[in-house]
Amino acid sequence: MYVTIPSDQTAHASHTPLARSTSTIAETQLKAGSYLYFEGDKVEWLYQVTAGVLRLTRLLEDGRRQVIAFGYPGDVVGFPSNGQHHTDCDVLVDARLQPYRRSMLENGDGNPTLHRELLQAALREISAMQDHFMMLGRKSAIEKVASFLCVLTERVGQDIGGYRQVDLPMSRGDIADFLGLTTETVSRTFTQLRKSKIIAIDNIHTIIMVRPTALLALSLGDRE
Amino acid sequence: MYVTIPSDQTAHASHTPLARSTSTIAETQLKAGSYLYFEGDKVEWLYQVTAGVLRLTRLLEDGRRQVIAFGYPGDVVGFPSNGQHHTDCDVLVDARLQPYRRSMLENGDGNPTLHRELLQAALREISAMQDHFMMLGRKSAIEKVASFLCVLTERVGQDIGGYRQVDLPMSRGDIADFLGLTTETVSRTFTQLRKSKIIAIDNIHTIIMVRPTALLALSLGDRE
DNA sequence: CGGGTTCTTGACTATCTTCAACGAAAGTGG
DNA sequence: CCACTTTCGTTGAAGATAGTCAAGAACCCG
Repeated sequence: MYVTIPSDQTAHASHTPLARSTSTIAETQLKAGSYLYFEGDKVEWLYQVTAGVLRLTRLLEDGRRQVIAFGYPGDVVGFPSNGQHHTDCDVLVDARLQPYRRSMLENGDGNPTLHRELLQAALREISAMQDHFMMLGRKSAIEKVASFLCVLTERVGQDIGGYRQVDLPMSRGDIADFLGLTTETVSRTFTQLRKSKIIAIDNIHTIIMVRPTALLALSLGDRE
Repeated sequence: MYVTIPSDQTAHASHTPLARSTSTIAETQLKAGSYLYFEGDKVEWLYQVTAGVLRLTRLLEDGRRQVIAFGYPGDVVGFPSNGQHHTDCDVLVDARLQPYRRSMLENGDGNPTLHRELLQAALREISAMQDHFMMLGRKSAIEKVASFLCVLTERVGQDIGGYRQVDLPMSRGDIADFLGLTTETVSRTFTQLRKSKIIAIDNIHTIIMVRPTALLALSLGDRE
């Protein structure tokens, strides 16, 4: 999931497993903290997230990190390039995953519907990544954080007590590495949004949208 | 083409047309300045570049622009998402393009080899975009420009007079919008590289690599 | 040659980062 | 369950990197 602009096409991706094969492999359960694969690993499987949250990351030799995406229910992760994984992938929130053989993507393996679905997931991925380029290359810190909150709320927010709220299972550092900022800047931006009463911070990992419209405006570049 | 880190997998992509169908459509010729498609257009065709250079861009309402990629020979452009194009695409240098029906990607249309090739191109695209995230999110101006020059030289550089050189058909503004910088910063960074005798600028659009190793080191984050 | 665009350079500014300190939260072991 | 340790988040002050604004130079095209 590329948390980018609020109109993100991926926001409404299916949350139910893709077309079932007669030879469907059972769902896998994974605990938070465990790794699904590492950069350089040979790709054997793709996974569709059916519950929980994944984190896809890349590292530079000197330790700089980029969070490539968060994997939410509906997302497919593990697309190969030259047969290999190009990110690390670990579990942020206990997850259930539906595995699909790599061959299912690459030659259909006798299930054209599933083949198509996996291809469409890859194409959605490309489009979502293009949106994210704009985010990383051209948006200010506050626009980035506002966009992030808007998209995440749209996709996995819940209505509680008349307000819409969203759970952030990832750390401030993860958000920073996703948006191309530092933890300090992310933290300061949250504080700024809280002080201007656009959001409320229930606990560190739960954000309440107090003025969603204002947040949306900020995400689109309106000056505060 | 995502001009990112020098070891970019896409650097050695095929420069010859993909597997030929019996019903291959003739190559198209397009003049510099013409548009291939616009954001929102229905996707009918994918195109493999066989000569020339394309530019893929996205715009924000307020005019901010992100160059998503440059399309060099070997690259495939025009992958659909929800059946639509998600960038504009225009021609920087007179181009020859091999069109493939969208259905060739999406269901193979009786040519499994071509179907596979197009899918592999899409998967390479995803991987290359992941590299570019690191570039946009985590690299400094000089690292970005150095990486850009290294990759472009590796891919389309020529050996002339004992030195390797590369042609930059795009404007400084294009480079800036690709790297998430301003024209001024790109220009200043070129000047800085020229003054430290790492590159020479033959004319505005032709860069000579004087100390390629130093440039590579800079691209990887070594302090000057 | 002339006019418009693109590129470069300078001075100044803003934004974001860095470094540092502190407080809150979460994990660990007795 | 509590004390201890460690990690994570927030905040402040200072600094650096890249952006903005403005002017002039180089380049391109008819």
